[in-house]
Amino acid sequence: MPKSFYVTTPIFYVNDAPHIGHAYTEVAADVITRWHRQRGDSSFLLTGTDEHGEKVLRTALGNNTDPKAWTDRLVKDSWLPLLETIDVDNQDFIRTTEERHKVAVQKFLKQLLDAGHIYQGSFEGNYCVGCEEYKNESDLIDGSGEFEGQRVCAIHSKPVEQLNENNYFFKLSHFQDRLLEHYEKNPTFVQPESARNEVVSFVRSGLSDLSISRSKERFDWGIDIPWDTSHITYVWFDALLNYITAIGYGTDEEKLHSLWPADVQVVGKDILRFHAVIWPAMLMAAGMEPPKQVFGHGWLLVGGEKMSKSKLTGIAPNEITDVFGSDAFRYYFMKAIGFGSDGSFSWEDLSARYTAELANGFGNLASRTVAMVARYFDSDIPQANEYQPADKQVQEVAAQAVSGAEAAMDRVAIHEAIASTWKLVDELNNYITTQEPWVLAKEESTRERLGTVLYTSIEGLRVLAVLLAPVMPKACEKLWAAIGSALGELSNQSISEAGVWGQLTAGTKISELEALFPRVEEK
RNA sequence: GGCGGGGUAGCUCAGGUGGUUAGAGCGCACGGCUCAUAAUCGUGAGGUCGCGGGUUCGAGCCCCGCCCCCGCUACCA
Repeated sequence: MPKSFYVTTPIFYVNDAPHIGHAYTEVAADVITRWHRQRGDSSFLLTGTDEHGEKVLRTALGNNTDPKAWTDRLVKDSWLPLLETIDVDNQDFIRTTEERHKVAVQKFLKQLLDAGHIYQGSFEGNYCVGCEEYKNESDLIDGSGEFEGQRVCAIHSKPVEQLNENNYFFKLSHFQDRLLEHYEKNPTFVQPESARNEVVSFVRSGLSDLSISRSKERFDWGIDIPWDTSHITYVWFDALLNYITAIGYGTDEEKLHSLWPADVQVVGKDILRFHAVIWPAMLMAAGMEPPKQVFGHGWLLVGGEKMSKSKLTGIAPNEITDVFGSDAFRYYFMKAIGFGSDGSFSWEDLSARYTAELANGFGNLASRTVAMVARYFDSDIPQANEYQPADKQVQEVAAQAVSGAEAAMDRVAIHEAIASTWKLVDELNNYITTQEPWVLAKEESTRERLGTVLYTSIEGLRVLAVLLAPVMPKACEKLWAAIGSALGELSNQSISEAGVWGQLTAGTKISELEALFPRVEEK
């Protein structure tokens, strides 16, 4: 079984409703996965939900329900619908509460225990009784009044207690050197470069062992430690394992090897450390390969600030898709933001790009081309005759658009891939204006030339439909249905071959095309 | 404080190893065209490249100092 290109998203913590930040991650991973599939490889996208942990438990109880019912409802009402909203084509969806996950996590834990990577120790932390949880040093502030001189919980302003808990620890510290060596030997393991720097400097500063269990005395919403059922597994340890429990770890070695190691694990930069430090160390401990790449994308900024619910800048994805559609959502976030950088979102920018680039650029190009073939050739794809320099230039730009996009995607530079493709959109609009097919149509003597010009234009559209399919699947399917269905399914058109000129056959009927990106009236 | 990223046209951003008049898209102004979603094409205006020094024949790119913004500095997920 040949290895598939395996892409993952983080599994989303189900405490909240999805916002465009979650959707952004999903779309990026989906575009990467679809791209590799369109290129002719087999590819696999995994996403899912992270459902254990104290916060989920507490939220559920706060809503007068139990955690299972609570997460069931959120998954069904919020998270699965999100994938529909933004048109994500995932091959699997894992929930950490599923039996297949629990069983595999326990197997993994046992494997690490047997290999000597887990030991029992005591965890000492600053426990806030008010919050009912351990606090980081950074969550504490200097006390005042009766607590002058003490460190207190920032929320409750009361001193925290030093509590000891007997926990199981993962010997993370033992992997410090191997991790550094791995970063050294695999410069693109963590991307972008800035993320890599942070990770390397973090590991260089020294790693402590990781407490990977929690006593049930505190809460019990999690996966039992297999050899000690008075403890459950620390949520992150459980969550990270989804990337292999979903694909057969412990149950289906063949499937596991057909996918692992993952090719790209897309994560937000806030959870980079878990994925670029703890996760590979866990895998090393189990004798498995780390993923080939962990890519940390940036924040979406609204009004110059990181989006947040409390500041009312959290935007639900369907607020955007209801107006502009899923393709525009996908296009906008992939094109307007350098993948890996932070990016500012604004309705004005979205609207402007939709109008200028999608409606007036790509959409109108498709309209004018299809309309002229219909009008001047009764919807038969015309014969191309002798190619002139202008026609050859279109062919060249098309080939460059393909190779440029492929090179960019190999670096996971999604925005550059789209920019490379867009050169063909601009070239074609320019070409049509310059060649003036409407003038050629007036004289019978220039009819052959007219055919060549329109053939060239529609072939260009064919290339665009293939190249843009991973980003805008719906619009490209529509376009393909109008101009390319005689060549077979759009999904079978390989990106690598897309730049080969002359695939559409003269005489083939094309069909009507509704506006791909209808104008959105000003609100 | 330490480490990392960034401060370039009104806006969003490009600008390998320093080299002719600093670029793109959008927006704006003017002109052309009419196939098309009042779409398209062309031309133009617009910048002391955060501030101050320095190296160099020559610096947005190198060095020093300073100012501002952002991220990381671990076990809430």
